[in-house]
Amino acid sequence: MLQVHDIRANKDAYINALKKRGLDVSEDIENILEADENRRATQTKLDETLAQSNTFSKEIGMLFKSGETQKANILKEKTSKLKEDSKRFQEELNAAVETLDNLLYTIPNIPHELVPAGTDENDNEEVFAEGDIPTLDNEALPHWELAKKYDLIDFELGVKVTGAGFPVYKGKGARLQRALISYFLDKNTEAGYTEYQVPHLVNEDSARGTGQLPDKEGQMYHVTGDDLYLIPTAEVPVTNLFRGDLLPHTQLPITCTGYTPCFRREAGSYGAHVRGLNRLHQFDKVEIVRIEHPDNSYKALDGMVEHVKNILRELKLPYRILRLCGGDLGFTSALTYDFEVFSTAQDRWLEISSVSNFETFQANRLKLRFKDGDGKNKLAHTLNGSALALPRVLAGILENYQTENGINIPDVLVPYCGFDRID
RNA sequence: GGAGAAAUGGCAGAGUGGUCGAAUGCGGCAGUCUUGAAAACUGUUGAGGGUCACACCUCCGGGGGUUCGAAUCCCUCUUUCUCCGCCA
Repeated sequence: MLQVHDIRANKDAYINALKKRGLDVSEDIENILEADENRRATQTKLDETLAQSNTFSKEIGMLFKSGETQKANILKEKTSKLKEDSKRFQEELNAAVETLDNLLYTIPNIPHELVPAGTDENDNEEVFAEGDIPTLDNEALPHWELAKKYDLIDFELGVKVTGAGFPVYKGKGARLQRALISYFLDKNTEAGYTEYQVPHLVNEDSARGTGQLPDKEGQMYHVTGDDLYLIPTAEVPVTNLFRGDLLPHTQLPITCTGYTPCFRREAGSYGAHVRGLNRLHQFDKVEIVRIEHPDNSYKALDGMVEHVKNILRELKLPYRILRLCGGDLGFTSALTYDFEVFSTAQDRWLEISSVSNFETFQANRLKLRFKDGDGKNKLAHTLNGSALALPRVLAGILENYQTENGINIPDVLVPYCGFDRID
C-alpha cells in the first residue's frame, strides 16, 4: 500500500500517473487525505486527554506519598471524565485508522515512468526478443499430445487423485521436471542468490504482508481448519521472512531463491487456453526475491532481467520480453517485465516469468525497513521474479525440441536428466 | 495429545503497582590514546505517531480487564522450553 505522506506530497503526480492504469483516483485521493486529517485530529484529541490524565496520576501518586489522601481523592474523581473521553477517542481513532486503511488498500502502486499507457495485454510493449522459432512440420504436436505419446504426464490420473489442474508427472517427464528445478536453483545460486526452503502454507499475516489479502482471497486455497493458506507463489513465504525487520543498510541487498509448488484456484478459468500445462491449480516454480536499497532497485531489476535472459539463452528457447502496460500491470507492481516463450505447436506465446519492482508498496505493509547511512529508517524496495515457472518451460521444451523420432533435451539439462532424448 | 515453566530493547538479562522507555553486560556508533590496529577509558545508542521544531502520546509476545496509575495484578490467545505419549 502507498504511504499517506507520499500521497499528500505528490497528490497531482500520483493522480496523473494512475491514469496510465486507466484509473481516475482523484476522488479517492481526496477521501484519503480527508480520512488522514481526521485520523490525525482524533489522535491529537486522544493524546491530549491521555497527557492530562497522566499528569493527574502522577499528582495523585505524590499526594498519597505525602499522606494527603483527601486531596488525592478529589483529584481521582476528576479523572473519571478523562477516562470516558479517552475511551471514546480511542474508539474513534480505531475507526479512523480502519477507514483510512480501507481506502489505501484500494489504490494500486504508482506505475514507473517507463510503463506504457494501455488497457490490456495487447498494449504491452515488446522490448526484446531472441532465439529462433523452429519450423516444424505438419506432424508437430502440442505438448499435451506429446506428453501422452511419450507417457510423460498423466492429466487423467491427476483428475482421479485430486481434480483438474493437478497433473501427474511420470518417468522421464518427472525427471525432466526435477532436472529443471535443480538447474534453475543452480543458476540462481551461481548468480549470488541464497537458496531457501520455506513453508508451503502461510498464516494470515503473511498473506496480508505481500498483498494477497484482503483483495485476492478467492485466488488462494484456504485451509480453514487451521486458518492457513496454500502459497500461490514462493514470493509470499520468502518475502515474509523479512516482515517487520529493520535491517542495517550494509546488509542490503538481500537476495533469495527458492523452489516451491504453487497453488492457485484460478476460479473462472476455462477453454482451450487452459489446456495441458498452460494453466494449473498446482505447479512448480523457482522464484528469486531481492530486498534492495531504493537507489539500487532499478539497476537490480535490470540485473534480474539479464539473469533470466541468460537462462533462456542456455535453454535455447525462443522468447520475448514485454514491458507491461498500465492496464496489465499487477496491483502491487511499479514496473514489470514478462518473459514469454514461443510455443511452436500452439502457435502462441506462453508467460514463463514475470519480473517486478514493487518499490515500497509491499515493504509498507510488511514494515520492512532498513537503517540508511544517514541514520534514518526507510522502507526498502522489494523485487521478485520467476526463474523460472516450470510447466510452460516444460511445454516450450517439449514442443520446440520435438522431432519425428523423439524429443531432444537441451544440452544444459542433459547432465541433470541423465538422458539426452525422450523417445 | 497430557503436565509444568517462560515470553522485556540488536543479543543476554534485571525489574512484582507510582518520575520505568525500562538497571546491568555484550554488541553498534563517536571520541581519547596509538605510526596503524587491538586493549583500555569517555560519551552515545530502541521503534511508531505527532510538530516547522519542541511539547506530547503509544509500544515490555497478541487481545481484553482491574486501578487515579500496570512491564509488574486478573482473563484469554499465540509462541517457546522441559517432561510424558505418539510418530516420518
